[in-house]
Amino acid sequence: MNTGRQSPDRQLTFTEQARRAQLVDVTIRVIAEYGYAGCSLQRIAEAAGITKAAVIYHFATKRAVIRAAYDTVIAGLTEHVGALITKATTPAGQVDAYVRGLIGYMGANPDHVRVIVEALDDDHDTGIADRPHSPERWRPLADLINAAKSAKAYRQDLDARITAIMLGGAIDAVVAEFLTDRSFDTGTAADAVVDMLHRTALQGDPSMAARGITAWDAAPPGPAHRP
Amino acid sequence: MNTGRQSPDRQLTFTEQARRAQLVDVTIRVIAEYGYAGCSLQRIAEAAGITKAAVIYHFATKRAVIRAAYDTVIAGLTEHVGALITKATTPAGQVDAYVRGLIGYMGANPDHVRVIVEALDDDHDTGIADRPHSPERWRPLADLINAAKSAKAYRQDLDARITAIMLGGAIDAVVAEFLTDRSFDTGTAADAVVDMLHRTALQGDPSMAARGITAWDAAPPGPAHRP
DNA sequence: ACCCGTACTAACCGAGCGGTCGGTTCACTA
DNA sequence: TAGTGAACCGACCGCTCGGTTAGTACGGGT
Repeated sequence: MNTGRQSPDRQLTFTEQARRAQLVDVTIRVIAEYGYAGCSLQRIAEAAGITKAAVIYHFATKRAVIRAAYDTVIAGLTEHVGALITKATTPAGQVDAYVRGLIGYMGANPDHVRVIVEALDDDHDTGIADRPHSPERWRPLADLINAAKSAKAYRQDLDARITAIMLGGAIDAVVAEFLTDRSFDTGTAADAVVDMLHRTALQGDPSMAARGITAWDAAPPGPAHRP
Repeated sequence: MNTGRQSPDRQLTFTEQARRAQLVDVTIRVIAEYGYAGCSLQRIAEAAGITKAAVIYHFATKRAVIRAAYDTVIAGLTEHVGALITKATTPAGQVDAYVRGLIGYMGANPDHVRVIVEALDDDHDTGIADRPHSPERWRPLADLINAAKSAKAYRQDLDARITAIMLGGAIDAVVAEFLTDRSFDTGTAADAVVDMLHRTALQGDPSMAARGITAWDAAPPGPAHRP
């Protein structure tokens, strides 16, 4: 009778697809406005213009709704950042892309931010089981930094883990600032973060970094023309 | 009959002082363990070994209990950091002190951390009214940075606000990391943050900063001996 | 004409919430 | 010894929570 998934492989009705998408959408907005704690079935329901029971009809449980919303947000984020990283041509350029990608995505999707950050320290009841707890959260960034170290772009005595943590924190802070002050320019902030990264991690003439020029851009080892 | 404040100027019984202190104490621990959302009167009461009604007898409302706990934490933090800053002899040294002070305090009082950070984005019902929302949160740090700029210790093209935000974020991240991984060395992390700050903000030979030597330490303009 | 699955609603359930209330214990004082 | 107020308990109130259940409107297939 009710829902979501009694047989896990049944395919979804057109209506059901639409409702699920709508519910995921409003849930993201509700979390953005009231936080996880204030995100009740009641509020989700009336934001969608239906009843609590109707929400439970489409998702077996409240946890499932939130879970779906969270997954949607994470998928969008990873896709955005992943695409930017793929486009980068050097290891250090990938780190830059990661930084700009994260800040850029958050700036473009403010509603998604709270869904992510508040999920990080919610042990209560959100139902998000496999969220990265802190030790793993900046692991991908640390990996990129290590790659840049191996490529001799970064100082060899740089601690990748700590650098990733600091950099990640700076990104979070920039995003948080934007959330409470929408006039905050995330573009120049991203530039500042990248600049700080360059000054901290790059080896060689730091004045180049100050001018926003990376060593590779100045002297790429391969064929040299770019449009 | 019941309390907290029916006349705002009445003085507290010995018992009342003790109970209030105990309740503030357990509330901090409850918040640290369950978060604000999981911090109910019931849990506070049984953590203190008394009844809900007894808690309300000493504090008029749940908000008041949490408020008292929050104020206590903030007072401890500001006192600790303030003392360190006062001891610093140069503007740039004060910024360093601020960074090390925050990280040091958090590392020494893990239970207090969550009380602070979770208060920042809790619009629900915590009852903390005058908590600094983000635009103001790193203002004191930005002021210190501006002072260091005026003292010509920092680059003149440094953006104090953005730098403060990034630095603050890095501090937050270091603390958060320590919270989920108690083996994380906040000491070396603090060194790394200060090093990043020096490389980013200091003008002059950055290799000095790399060796942990600030320009003032190397050549203070005043009388030169220190014990 | 009948039925059946889809998509919902209104009403309800038990648990936990913040807070109130009447009453009890007990040290101290008049 | 009687009275008083501080300090506390147990029971209760109204409310919201996530979730359940019985029932219904309706479009399409037989």
